[in-house]
Parts: sequence; structure tokens; C-alpha cells
Amino acid sequence: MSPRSLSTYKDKRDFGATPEPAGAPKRRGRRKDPRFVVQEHSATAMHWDLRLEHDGVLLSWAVPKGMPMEPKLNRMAIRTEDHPLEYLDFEGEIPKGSYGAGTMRIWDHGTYELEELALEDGKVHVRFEGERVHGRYVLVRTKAAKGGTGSGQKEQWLLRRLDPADDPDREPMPEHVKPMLAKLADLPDDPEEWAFEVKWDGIRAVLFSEGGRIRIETRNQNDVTHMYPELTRFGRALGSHEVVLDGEIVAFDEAGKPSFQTLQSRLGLTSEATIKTRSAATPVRYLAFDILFLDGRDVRDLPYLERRALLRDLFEDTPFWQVPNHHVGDGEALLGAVVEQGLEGVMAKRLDSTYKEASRAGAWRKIKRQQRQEFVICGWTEGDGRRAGSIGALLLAYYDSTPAKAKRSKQPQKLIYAGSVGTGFTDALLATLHEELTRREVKESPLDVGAPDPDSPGKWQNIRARDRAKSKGLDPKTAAKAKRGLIHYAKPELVGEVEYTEFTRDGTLRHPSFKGLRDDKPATDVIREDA
DNA sequence: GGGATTGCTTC
DNA sequence: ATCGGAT
DNA sequence: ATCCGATGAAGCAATCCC
Repeated sequence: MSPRSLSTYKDKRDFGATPEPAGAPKRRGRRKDPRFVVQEHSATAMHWDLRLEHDGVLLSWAVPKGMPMEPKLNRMAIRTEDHPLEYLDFEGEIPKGSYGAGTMRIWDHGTYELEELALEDGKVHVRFEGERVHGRYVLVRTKAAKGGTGSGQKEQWLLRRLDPADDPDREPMPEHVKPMLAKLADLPDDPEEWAFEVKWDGIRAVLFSEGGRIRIETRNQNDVTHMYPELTRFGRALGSHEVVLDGEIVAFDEAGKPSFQTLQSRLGLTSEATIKTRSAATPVRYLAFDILFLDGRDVRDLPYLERRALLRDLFEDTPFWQVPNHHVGDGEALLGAVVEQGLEGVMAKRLDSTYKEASRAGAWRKIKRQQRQEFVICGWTEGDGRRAGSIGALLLAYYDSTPAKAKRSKQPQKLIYAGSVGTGFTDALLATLHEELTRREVKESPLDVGAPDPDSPGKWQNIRARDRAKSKGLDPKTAAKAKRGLIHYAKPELVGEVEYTEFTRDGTLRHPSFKGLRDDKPATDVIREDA
């Protein structure tokens, strides 16, 4: 790489195809201070190009993560070929197939003062006077590159800011965030104090973006960035902004409805190939509903509405990332629409609330569209831990037809398994249930369809018994046997009311919770009511 | 190789 | 996820 | 207000096992 010659620059380009300037080395004008430019270059990989006017050309480095804005932070910089001076003003689209194809935008420009320039020694000290960058910086060639052989090898440098950050109040971006939580509740009585959003049935995801690159964490701070390649380009859309967003990763079914079930084929993937095919078959969308950090400012202390305003202006919606709407005041209308469309529910957020990490204290509420109906109790699983000797969960079922219909069609009623419920009872109720069910215990399963079958494997067997068996030192085989004894059946006489969100594809209840025994309805009248 | 089981994560 | 109970 | 430990369904990955 020889300075003052643009041969490398020209060799790499076809000036019939690219809008980039052809240029030639120029003699220094009367200009006092040399100029510099930082261009944001969305090419194969997002990066920034730093160029310094010197000796009739632009000395150039590609900086993958952009200009460091605070001291002590090293950013990698790859020395690239000198560019012509005209490139100081270049902005535009480099067409596909050309060298450096992609969008080039001027991120900052200005003048700089040269304090030291020793390219041979791998050392450049400058003081930038730009719009975004001002201060002293140093570029140092790394030892690794120095020892490298061959002139064609790219030189690796480090770019570092020497002066304190321009903004003394600048805060570091948080590395992890525990998402704020919502309390299950009804619509607030003072709706004018609240904003309402759709509750999206996906997975909670905090998105960090820095230097055009994103990182996505689940609510438990698990890194799932690589599981959603279709979101990678969101980083480019955010450019050099440093941001932390809170939102939801959502998949949509054929009908265009958000569907957790659909999303599930995207969860827990590790194989690169599988991720690729699944992301193509079932792409997800990132719905950003909050912003927690922006360009050196922790905005979690701003009230909800102000955060929403920042968020709305941060990027343009695409099919892959969007800012879903919020509605101030009218929660009932939104809830009505949500129910009508079969969505999961509504979030209510206090207009004046700040973002409180991991807090479920009530500034956010979730109002869920719950289903509830009666089910026949057909048995139970034995409990564990403090439930030992009592009930773990109740086996639930419903009849496929009413007694009248069964009579007309001369088909006997069939009991259909509907999953089990293991929460919602007080200790007292648990005791009552245990007694009532024990009194009705039978050997054979009363279930006709989807019945838990101890002799064939199935997920219904997935009860905590295996854990208990293990803690007793039993081998897995014995544990498997052991758990067969942990299901008890009962005459299908008791009727209980259960709240749930929906039936799964397999016909069992999602998020079931027990609401109480009902004795005002004969068991044989219990049918599925949701469809 | 493939089915069953277990582990872990999401909700 | 939901829930009850303990802290 | 928060935490803890019971419990639910479902999917993928790793391992077990024949």
C-alpha cells in the first residue's frame, strides 16, 4: 500500500458501474486544516470508514464498530487503500456486484489537526473537529499485523479516543437488563392515566444495538441473537445508535395472527442449518414497545410517554421490526378489539411510569383474555415436595356430546382428556379434593380419548415423579416404573371450573388454573365450550 | 438408526 | 405461564 | 412487595438404549 497513489483504489473499481469518484491525487490547496470524513457503510458487513485528508489523498481505515465515543475503548480499524479527495463528499448506493456494494452515508465530517503522523511506525495522533466527533484520537497499528508478511495483507490498527467523552454525563450502555413485568389485573379504573397496548404472545426479548450490531437476550438474559438471523439487519437500520430496546419476538400463523405455537419451532435451535431453514419458513418479527437506553443516555427514568416518543422516532417500521401502537385512555376499545381478534390480551402501562427492572409492582398491568369452563375430574397425580401425600394435579376431561345427543345418535358419550391442572387450590381445598377423589378412586382409566396410558409413552407421563425417584437414588428404569404408580383414576363425578388461555394443538389446556368445585352441573353435561 | 427418556427453556 | 403461602 | 416452590404445555437437544 503506497500512499499518494490511488492505483489500488482504481484497480478495485469499475468506474462505469460505480458512482464513486475516479479522482486523482491533488495538491494541497490553501485550506488550513485538513478534512476528514466518517462514512457509514452498509456493505456485506456494516462498518464505518474513517478517512483523513493527507498529501493529496484520503488515508483510510474501515472501523467495524464505528468511532469510539469514550476513552479507553479500543475499536478495531483495518487500514484500507487510499481514496481520492472527492470521496470526502461521497454518499450513495454502490451497485450490487461492485466492490464495496451497499449504501454509503456520511456519518460525520469536519477538519482535524494532525499531532503526529508516522505511518511507517504505525502511529497517528489527530484531533477531530467534526459535528459528532471532536477530540483527540490515536490510531496504532497492532503488533500482530506488524509481524505479518506480505504487503497485500491488511494492516490491523486500533482506534482509541484520548480525551474524556464530550458529554460528561454520558452513561455506559447496560450489559444486561431484567425486563419490567406486569401484574395480572383488570382494566384500570382511571383509564385516562394509562396507555394500552396489545399483549403479544411471543417471547420477551431485550435488544441491544451498538455499532450496527445487535444482541438479543431473553428475559433470563440468555443470548438468542443467533437464533433470529432475520433480525440481524435491524442493527444496520439503527446505524451508529447505541440502543437498548424492550420488546417481543413474535411469529404469525397463516391467518396472520400472532401464534406462540408457531413460534415454538424457532425456540431452542442450535444448529446453524436448522436455524436457516426455519427462519426462512417461519420468519419472526421484533415488536419494540419500549426503549431503555439511547446514545449514552439511560432513558429508563423518563416517563412512559417520553420513552415512546423516542422509540417512535428511532427507526422506520419494516416487516421484520416495528413499533406497535399504543392507545392512551381507551382500554375498553382495545380490549374489545383484542377479544374479537382472538389475541392474548391487553397491556396497560401508567403514562407517568418509569422503567423499573424486573418489577411487577403494578405500573404495568396485563389484562388477559381468559377462558373458563367446567371439566370432569378423572383422577390425579401424586404431589411432590410440600404436596407430597396429597395432590399434584387433577386430570381433566370433557364429554364429546351431551347426554341427549348421545341418546339420539345411539352413540355412548366419550370422555376426552383435556390435560391437567396443578395450581389454583388452597391447602384446604387440596385436602378436600384428595379426600373426595380417594373415595372415588378406580383402577381403570375412565377416559376414552387421549387417556393417560401407563404402558405407552407420552408427555402426560411427564410428571415430577422422575425427579423424586432420582433423589431416592433410583435408576431411570425404576423411576419409570415408579411413576406408573403415581397416576390415580377416579370415577368421573366431580366437576371443577378451570381458567385457561387456550387449548393447545394437542387438545390440552394452556396455562390452566383451578377455580373451584361445581356441584350445580352433572358431570355428564360437561362438554367443550370454546369452539 | 431410531424410539424413549431426560434436561432445559419458553410461555 | 398461574397460584398460594411465606417472608 | 418479593420471593419461593408447587404445578401446567410444548419444542429442541442430548443422551440412553436396543
